[in-house]
Amino acid sequence: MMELTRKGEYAIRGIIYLARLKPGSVALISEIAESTGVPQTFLAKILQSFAKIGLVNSFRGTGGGFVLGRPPAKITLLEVVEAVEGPIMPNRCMMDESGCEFSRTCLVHPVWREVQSKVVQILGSVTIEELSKGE
Amino acid sequence: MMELTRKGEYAIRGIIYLARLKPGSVALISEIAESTGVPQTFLAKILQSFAKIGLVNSFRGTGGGFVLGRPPAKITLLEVVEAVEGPIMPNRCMMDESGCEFSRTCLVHPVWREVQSKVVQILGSVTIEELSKGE
DNA sequence: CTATAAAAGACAAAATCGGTCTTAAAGGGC
DNA sequence: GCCCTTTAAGACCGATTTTGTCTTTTATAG
Repeated sequence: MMELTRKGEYAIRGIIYLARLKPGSVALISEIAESTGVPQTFLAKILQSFAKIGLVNSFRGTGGGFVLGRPPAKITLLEVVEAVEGPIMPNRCMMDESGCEFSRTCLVHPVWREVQSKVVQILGSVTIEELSKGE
Repeated sequence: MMELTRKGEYAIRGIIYLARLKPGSVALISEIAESTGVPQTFLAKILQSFAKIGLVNSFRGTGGGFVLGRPPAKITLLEVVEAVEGPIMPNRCMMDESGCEFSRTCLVHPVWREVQSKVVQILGSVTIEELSKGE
């Protein structure tokens, strides 16, 4: 239960790779894919979606490629994970109050809320900079 | 991300229903399914799997049905969830050390461990008895 | 204008989810 | 021993999600 998908795994690898780039340099998708062992076209999709939300910047044409959209110290693991997997949401009916007719009386509800907030807290307190420090 | 499936949702509803039974009484699968709003044959599968691991007891034939296998105070939400959804495992490579070649150097690993242990702690500290108290 | 590189979108195999249906087996009442 | 009830087991199945691939387009540098 609660498993990260490949997409999430790949996204993290890709972002960490970008965080380790020498300042000022740009990475080709082919280069990132090969280094991280991720299927190139799949990773391209992921990074394209990141470009849309400003998590990375991309440049086309000769000399193009990807760079982080912000300093890695300003990107949390939570952001990356939620960008690909959607919000941390252990129970469906937590999203819309209207969705679950039991939400007021259901005693399981507060437990899921606690799980959600703990996970958000943990992932939100880890920056990509920290994750990119090791070799 | 991290969503409980229907199966997990249904399992919890079923177990809570059983916990609310008058002591000594037995519930038919048809009765549980109707009261909880769960497809009967699907719920039957879930409770059958619970019977195998002793979480519930089942009796066939006239007067048969389901009862909890232990007092509800001795059953945790964690047990129920893991019984249907598998172990709390945010990252695949956490299961077998051999599975992930990066497990020693990967800095993301300890974060997932922390998430896992927090979730286990939260769900493990909630009993079915507590959850069945409300109306 | 050409070579390069990302963007966009259609397509699809495989796995998982969310069940159904049928047949078997066990137990109670007569 | 023979029904009737009720769970057990397993085959099956459609929809959705996952995990990609392939092709075409667009932007850019030189």
